[in-house]
Amino acid sequence: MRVLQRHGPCSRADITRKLGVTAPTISKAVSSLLQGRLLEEFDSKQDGVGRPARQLRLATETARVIGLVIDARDSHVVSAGLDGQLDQSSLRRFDTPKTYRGLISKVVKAYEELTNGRSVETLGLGISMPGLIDYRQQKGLLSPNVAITNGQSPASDLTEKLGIDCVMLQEAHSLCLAQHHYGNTQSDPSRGLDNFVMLDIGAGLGMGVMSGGRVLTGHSGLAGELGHLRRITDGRLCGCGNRGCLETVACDSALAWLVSQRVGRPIGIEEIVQQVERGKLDVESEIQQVLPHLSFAISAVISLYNPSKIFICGRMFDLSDSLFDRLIAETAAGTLTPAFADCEIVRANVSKSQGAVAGIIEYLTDSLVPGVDGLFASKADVSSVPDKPARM
Amino acid sequence: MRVLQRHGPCSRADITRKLGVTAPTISKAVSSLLQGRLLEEFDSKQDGVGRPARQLRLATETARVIGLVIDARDSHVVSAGLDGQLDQSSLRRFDTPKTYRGLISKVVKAYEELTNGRSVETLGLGISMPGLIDYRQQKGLLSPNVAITNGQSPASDLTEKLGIDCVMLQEAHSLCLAQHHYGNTQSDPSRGLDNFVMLDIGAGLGMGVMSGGRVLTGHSGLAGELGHLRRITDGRLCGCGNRGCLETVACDSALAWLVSQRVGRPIGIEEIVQQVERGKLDVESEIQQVLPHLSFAISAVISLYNPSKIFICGRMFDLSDSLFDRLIAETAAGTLTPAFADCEIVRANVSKSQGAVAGIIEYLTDSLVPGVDGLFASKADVSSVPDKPARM
DNA sequence: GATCTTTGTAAACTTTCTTTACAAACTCTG
DNA sequence: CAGAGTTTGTAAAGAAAGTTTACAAAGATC
Repeated sequence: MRVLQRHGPCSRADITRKLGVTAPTISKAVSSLLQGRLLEEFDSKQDGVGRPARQLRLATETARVIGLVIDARDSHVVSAGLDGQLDQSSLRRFDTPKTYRGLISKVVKAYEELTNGRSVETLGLGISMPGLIDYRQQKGLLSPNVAITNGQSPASDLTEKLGIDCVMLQEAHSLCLAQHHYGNTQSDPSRGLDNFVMLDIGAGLGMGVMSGGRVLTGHSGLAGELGHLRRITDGRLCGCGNRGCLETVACDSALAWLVSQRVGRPIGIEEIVQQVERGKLDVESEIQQVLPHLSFAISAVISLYNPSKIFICGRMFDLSDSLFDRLIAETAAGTLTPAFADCEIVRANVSKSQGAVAGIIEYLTDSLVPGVDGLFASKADVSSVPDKPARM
Repeated sequence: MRVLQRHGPCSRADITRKLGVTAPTISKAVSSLLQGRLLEEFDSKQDGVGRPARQLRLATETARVIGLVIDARDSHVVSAGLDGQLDQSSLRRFDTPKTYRGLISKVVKAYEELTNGRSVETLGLGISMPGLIDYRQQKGLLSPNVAITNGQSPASDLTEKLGIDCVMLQEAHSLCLAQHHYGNTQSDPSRGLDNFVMLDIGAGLGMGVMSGGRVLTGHSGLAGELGHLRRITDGRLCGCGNRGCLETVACDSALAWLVSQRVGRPIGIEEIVQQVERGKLDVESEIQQVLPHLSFAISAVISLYNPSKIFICGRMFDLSDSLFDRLIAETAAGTLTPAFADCEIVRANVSKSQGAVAGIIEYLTDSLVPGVDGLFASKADVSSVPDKPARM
């Protein structure tokens, strides 16, 4: 599965070469995965000497998964193959309901729309949502922007209603997984990177950390809350209840807030980008306020996680071509040199939908391997094994 | 091995119960470990019905390891059993030499002193040293306080000279490992904790992060450099070359520096503690300067790593009984609530020597398991396996 | 001293992967 | 266009590692 995820469709013989295990073993594993509808065979006439290979790929015709993205304003549901390829025609977008029950029933309805017509099996649903999520209890804890999920567990509720596996991911973590699996172009070596950081500087300052091939979750899944580092003494009130969090000064919304203050009316980042593109607005002074904070954030990330790459999601870089380079230059100046030299900083190009889908696929794949429990596998632990009756 | 590390000496039958694998399997594994001098048998008359068990423990009579701690002023070498128990009588302390060659030859001499007399086998040597260490290249990168190791690899050099396995660890990482293996008292449940952070606020602000049972290293081993977050605009010059790093304002030395400024002469933390104990000095005003920065540091750690426990090493808490509690109270006020509630903050009680020893033992133990490579095992990676010739 | 309980090991069986062997399916070439 | 050459995929036998079963060893209990 991992080989196919990373290298795309290939034959049994290709997997044998990549993995270093022998052909009969692969053959048996593949046949059970074919039976489990996780893989499918297809023909492709590619010339070459010898017997032509039967190509294998992650199931897209015989099985699918669904991604659910919950956001402040609207949410959406989209179907995808196990290769993570989204089917844009299946996209169902709706305003995020005002109640949790409303949300669940909306999702159930959308799910039925997507699946009823089709005969393919749906294997699971991945959920990307903002805020703090307790992974141990699988429960939303605190989400300033989507308060209806606080204390709720959409994953378990949907598992019950839909009868399929559902997993819940913090949105930045989901982006992180998406980058890991589907990042950049087919040939980009960054796919499968083991130490990188995903920064989402959109509505807030979200971060996902891939460290040693695993998403960093911490004890309960609350790790990576870069946005809630205290930055400004007695600054603006943050959704978390404290004041002056980095999130209040170093993201798209922080920029938008500053601009709103000046123009005297609420204005979103989208509108700002459009106005600036048309030359109707100049936000240089606000950028100069936000940039140092953003640079601090990146600098902190480099010192703390020593990633080989940082991916940044943010609309504000569409304001000017040079903005991204300015940010990097400013970061370089105040960052631990060896760690900065180790790190490449680029813009991200994955979506939360891909993340939600990547989450459920990762879950399904992990659950194939006995001993690896849960979405973000943790090292097998001696003390976690309860005393078993002796067998002698 | 892991069971013995975590639960202390026990019989084969005990391991069978703890691990859930059957007795013959354990029996075979143990006999090969006995042969490899990693375990040893001993008798202990504990009554109870049935045949008495032959107790097993990590080798201390038949094999030993050595820990080397390199510090700014002095360094030391100490011998220990594979259970991590240090032999204080074997401690050899010396001033850290002014040259790298001097250091190596000092260590070689001390090693020979420790081993020549004894007949037991020495299995390896662990090194704890400050500064930035590149784990991929196994090389010291930048150590403001022990500049002689910059660009050098004591681990490979000592491996060559001594003919035994040597590993190099950043000192905070070593403390982290020590806490993991030997933390607190025998019965303390924190031993074997999987998500915790070790903060060393002594000479600098060092941090080791245990996440999911592994030490967080990042891409090259430079992760966890909390001390080099920029904190003060145009602050004091830090050893890393930048200005106003957190390390310059939030550790024992920062406090000592502030006091030195006031009293008009250089004064170290040791002397300060002594003077304060005797009532000859009052450093409340300096504490008030340092505390908010320290509180920021802990707050950041909680938000970023979501540990279940934070261990703090620092001499300054000996200044007053209430200082530690004040720090925690101040931290509580400005930290993400759910993550703070998740986290217990305590003082550490492990030493760098234990860390160095824990490092080499971890290395030796890991190298028993095929497929796990290196000190801080990273997830097996598909793409890291080079294409092998097909075997069909 | 016979019985009971627990420990540790030997022998046979099971599972899983590997090695070996071979049939299938295509290209290449004389 | 038939045979040689290549590569693919699977079947069958062999090796490694664990499990089940059986049993001897060593002491406590009655």
